[in-house]
Amino acid sequence: LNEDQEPACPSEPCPGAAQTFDWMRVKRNPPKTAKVSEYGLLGQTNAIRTNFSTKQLTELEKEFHFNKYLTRARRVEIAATLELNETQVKIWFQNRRMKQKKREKEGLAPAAASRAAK
Amino acid sequence: VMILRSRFLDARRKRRNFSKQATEILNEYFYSHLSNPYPSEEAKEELAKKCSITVSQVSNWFGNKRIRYKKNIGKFQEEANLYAAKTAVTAAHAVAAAVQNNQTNSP
DNA sequence: CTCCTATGATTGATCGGCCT
DNA sequence: GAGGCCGATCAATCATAGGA
Repeated sequence: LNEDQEPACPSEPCPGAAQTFDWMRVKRNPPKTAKVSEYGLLGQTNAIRTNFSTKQLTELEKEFHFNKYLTRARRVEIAATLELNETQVKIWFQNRRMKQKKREKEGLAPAAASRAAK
Repeated sequence: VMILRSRFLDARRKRRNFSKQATEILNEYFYSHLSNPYPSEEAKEELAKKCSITVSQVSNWFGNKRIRYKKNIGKFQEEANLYAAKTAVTAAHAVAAAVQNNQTNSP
């Protein structure tokens, strides 16, 4: 096979010539979920991950136990109470559901695995 | 900021490195699919079985590997060449199969 | 033992696809 | 046509394991 690459490999098989594939160029857009309207610090577009406080996480966790899914009204309420935007609350629940799902899955696999191993 | 970094002793994060053999298998797959190192769910399950780890751990491994690889490609060059040579045959077969399949299907 | 790098896991947030 | 959810992934970070 012939592939046009730049590496100047005089006379060597040189199988894995490093090449930059598309997946290596992938760049995610910076988080838009931010509260810009605070002080006069605009321009400082929050391009960072929000760190939820223990209190916020506790409340979210408590709410999740009550309801796995949020209604618009509840979301607004929680967002206001915890000083987060609705998007952050929404995303938190989404991630939380996935996390739960993952845990349930991992919690059952071992059982099946042990039976199969036996 | 004494900040609430209090992830109070996450007992969960009692990490343990994978066996040398498991890492070997994962790396072989990674470098033999360097053009698209995204194993399917089935492939992950197979790798998980071979490595004696969970599918999630396989996902974590690939996630970390991809990010860290592209962050500093040069740092992995040596490793890349090592595994590339080792899996050259497999890669060739894949390409051959792809080419053949491509020729077979040409309406 | 100390220091530093490698590495597995966690998680807020993004991307693409699908559905209502 | 906007908005929510899912599944996968990203990207930054945490905390530990392992080597010099």
